[in-house]
Amino acid sequence: MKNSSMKMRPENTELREALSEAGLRYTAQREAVYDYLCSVYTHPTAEEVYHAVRQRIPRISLATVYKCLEALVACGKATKITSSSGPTRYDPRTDRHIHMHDVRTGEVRDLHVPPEFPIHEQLQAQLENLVRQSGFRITDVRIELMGYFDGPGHGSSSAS
Amino acid sequence: MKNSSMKMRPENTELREALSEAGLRYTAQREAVYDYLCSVYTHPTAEEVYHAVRQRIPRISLATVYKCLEALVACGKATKITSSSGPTRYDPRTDRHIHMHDVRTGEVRDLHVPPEFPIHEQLQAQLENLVRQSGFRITDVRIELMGYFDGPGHGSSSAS
DNA sequence: ATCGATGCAAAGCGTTTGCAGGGGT
DNA sequence: ACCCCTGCAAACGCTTTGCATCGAT
Repeated sequence: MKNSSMKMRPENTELREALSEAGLRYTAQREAVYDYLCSVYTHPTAEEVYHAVRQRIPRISLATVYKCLEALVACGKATKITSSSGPTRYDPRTDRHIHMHDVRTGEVRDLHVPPEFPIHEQLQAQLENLVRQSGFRITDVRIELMGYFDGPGHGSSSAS
Repeated sequence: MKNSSMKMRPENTELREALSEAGLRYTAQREAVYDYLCSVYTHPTAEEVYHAVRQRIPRISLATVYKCLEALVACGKATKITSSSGPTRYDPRTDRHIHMHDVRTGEVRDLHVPPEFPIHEQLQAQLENLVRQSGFRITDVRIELMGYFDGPGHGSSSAS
């Protein structure tokens, strides 16, 4: 969206290796989808990725975008974000972190939490005993914040 | 599913009033959908509600079930549960609580947390300062646990 | 009596699939 | 050379909608 020279990592070797380890191939489409995902702070929908990546690969199809995103999830380079309304969004981060969902726009952003603040670990530790009584084994803890952004430039009305 | 005399509340006056306050009417279909929702600990999908409620109201349609569930959400008597795979599930609880998602089956159950353990409030308090820096106003905090139930009768393999 | 809710069928949306041809290994 | 991936179109599952009739207020 901003400019055309968006290389996120020193190289895309990381992606290449992740795909390879999962038995998947490295293709221009997958690279472009991944690069775009990493280049935006919003967590785009498949449709948004499609429109953006078409500037780099004009002949790419929406189906391929879906398949690429699925491949990224499969090789551990992306995760899905779902909410009660609107299509699935995709996130290039796979570590535990917190999402802020704007309930008005559907927009999702990451909350930056200082590393010395291990919220997910604390929470999981607090809950382990309770869930064990339910015969449940935790593999992931998700924290999602619903609300709205009201800083300058985010609301719908700026002047009164 | 278990037996036919499933009255959850002393009366369904609560539901009647909630619908009324939202400008919605009290109908046999809405009552049946709500009663069924309350009678099961799993959080059923619209399809599951449909099949169950047909025993009480054989002529009900799936579209009406969806509309009833939407009406329950609108009047504050139910919430939606979404996950990255599978259809939306419905929950008759509207207070903050924690869901355990079985990643193998899609099943969702509530985690029982002692009332003297205000997890959501603690968490929200911890996060308020961080989100304010992002220009975000929290209206809801959701905690979802992913994992699997492995108690007797849930796992796939019991003997080694 | 009024106006919203139901039931049916058909459409809608986001996503997945089948297949012939192209590209990565 | 092999087999996976792409691109196209068609199918898919879940959910919503349009409309005539029914029923709650």
